[in-house]
Amino acid sequence: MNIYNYYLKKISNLIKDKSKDLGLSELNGLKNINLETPPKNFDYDLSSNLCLVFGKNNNLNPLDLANKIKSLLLEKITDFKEIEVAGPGFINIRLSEKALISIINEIFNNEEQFGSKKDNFSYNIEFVSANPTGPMHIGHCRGAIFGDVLSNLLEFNGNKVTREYYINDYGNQIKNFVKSVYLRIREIKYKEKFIDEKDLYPGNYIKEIAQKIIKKNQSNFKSFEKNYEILSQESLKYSMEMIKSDLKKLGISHDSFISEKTIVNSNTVDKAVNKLKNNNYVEEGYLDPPKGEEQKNWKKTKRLLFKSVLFGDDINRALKKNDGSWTYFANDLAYHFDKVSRNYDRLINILGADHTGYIKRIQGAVNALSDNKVNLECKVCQLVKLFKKGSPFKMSKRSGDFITVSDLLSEVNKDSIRFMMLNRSNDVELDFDFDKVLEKSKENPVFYVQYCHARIQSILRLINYNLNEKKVINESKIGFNKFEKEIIRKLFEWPKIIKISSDKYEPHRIPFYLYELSTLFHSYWSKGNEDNNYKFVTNGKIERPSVLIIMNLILIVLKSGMKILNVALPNKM
RNA sequence: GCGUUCGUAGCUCAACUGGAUAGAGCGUCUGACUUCGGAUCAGAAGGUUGAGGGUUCAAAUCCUUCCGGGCGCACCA
Repeated sequence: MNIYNYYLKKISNLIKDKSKDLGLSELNGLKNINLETPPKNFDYDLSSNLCLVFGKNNNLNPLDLANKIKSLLLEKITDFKEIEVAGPGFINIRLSEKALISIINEIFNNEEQFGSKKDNFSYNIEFVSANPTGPMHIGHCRGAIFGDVLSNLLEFNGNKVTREYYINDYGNQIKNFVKSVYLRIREIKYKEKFIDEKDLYPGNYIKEIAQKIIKKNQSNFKSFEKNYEILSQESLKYSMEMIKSDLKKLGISHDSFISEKTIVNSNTVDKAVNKLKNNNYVEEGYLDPPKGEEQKNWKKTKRLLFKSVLFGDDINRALKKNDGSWTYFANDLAYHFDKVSRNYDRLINILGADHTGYIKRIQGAVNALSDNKVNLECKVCQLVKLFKKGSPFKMSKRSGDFITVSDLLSEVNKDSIRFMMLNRSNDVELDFDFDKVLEKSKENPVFYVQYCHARIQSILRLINYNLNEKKVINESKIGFNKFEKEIIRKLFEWPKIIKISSDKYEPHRIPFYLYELSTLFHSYWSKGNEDNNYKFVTNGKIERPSVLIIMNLILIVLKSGMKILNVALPNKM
């Protein structure tokens, strides 16, 4: 239950009913009024700007209006126990304990569902989509976790999510990759020296793939061309196995793998381009040479272009290469045509920072291909910088000249990686500090949140508490103290955090929130060290019911939160 | 040059998407363990939110002009 929405609705309806009495003729501002938790220093549960908004719209003094509304609310909404008018015209509301208890009981009833928006949309989220030419590197890792947690979050809200991986198994990079494998095979079989040309892949993993292929196949591998089909099939297979295995270790598994090659071979490109042609989104035209660096090989030729300018792109984009074959973009466009045809409610792509410039054309393409019915949302994950002992760090180059996910996983566990990768907004660069992530202290947010959970579990063990018992408050009066009230207010915000995170596709708010919640608990707990009245356990028992209530509530939220993040929540540490 | 994104305390970042006295962690300084997990907690200091202008009752947040950093600017993928 989102109490802000709940009470906001009550208040709005009341104001609509009583607008004449209040002297309000202009109710347009209704959508601008909000209800939220007041700033820290105010000992109230709710706060609203409504008098400021309506005061302005109706040319009334907000303070006068606030006083009128105050009496109205107190009279009509029994859940409101006290109201103060503060600052320029905010109203702060304190809920009755009865109301608090009934909200809490509702949370206990909902348990893991507490906070869920109970939506019912179908999503397709494309993420990772790393080229199958080698193992995953650190850059992919952030987007992978982001996409996975966003998926979990949307599922938590009742949606159906397809996690999709687009395999770029077509084109020159793949040819070079397969050629690299071939040359390594020749190296192993015939002691031919592997010449490290610019477009080839030298990494050790290529040797491993070569070994596997040799073992499995009788061919003498004399001819590259004759063996190409089997080579490419096998190389791609091993490459994807590597990637899938890395993803699995990170706790990620995709529901759907779509191959570029299959898209190309199925004529989808022609279909998609025809669709664009019919709607006049395509033209034959010329492109200017690219700005920035000097281009030596630039030839001005007439080419088939997608009019992405119509969708806000800088220039129109080529669909065909000079040799008449389709561009990567044309294939991708076809892939998105396929996506559109699968009728999802919403499409999301998670991209790396280096693909920012690509967004407008592909969004334009989706608009054009869906007759402007489908929007593609693109979320960009900025770079990850690795640090060790405070300075930038380059990891082993065992697998090529990049830092791989397996390297990372050999030093840091999956839970820490996941939490840390999300502990920052996706559009900000992220410093990933090895020392911090391995530390068992407050500096390591994963640990801090896990510790909060372990501590609660430990207390419950101490009193032999039965966690499976149905929780419900039967008392009509509990008498929450100020620490507990603060925690309860924080807990009430959980549905709101979920809402914002999922509406804006910003899952990083969840780790932040969990950390803050943990802080409140640790703080409350420690109060018992200086003041016996605040001790949780006396003589092996918890005597204040409020303490048990708080701990159970925190457990509910920690569990759903960490489940969304897919990070472990140990009972003991 | 164009596009995009970011700029908040000494450092790393939040700020409920326009609200009240801009908050955390680290670092610095001071304090708290004979009993519930001190792997923690309490307190202090630290800010012209890069700069200027504008919109608004209200701006870190929106608009605008600069300044600075990242990323991108192929017929690659």
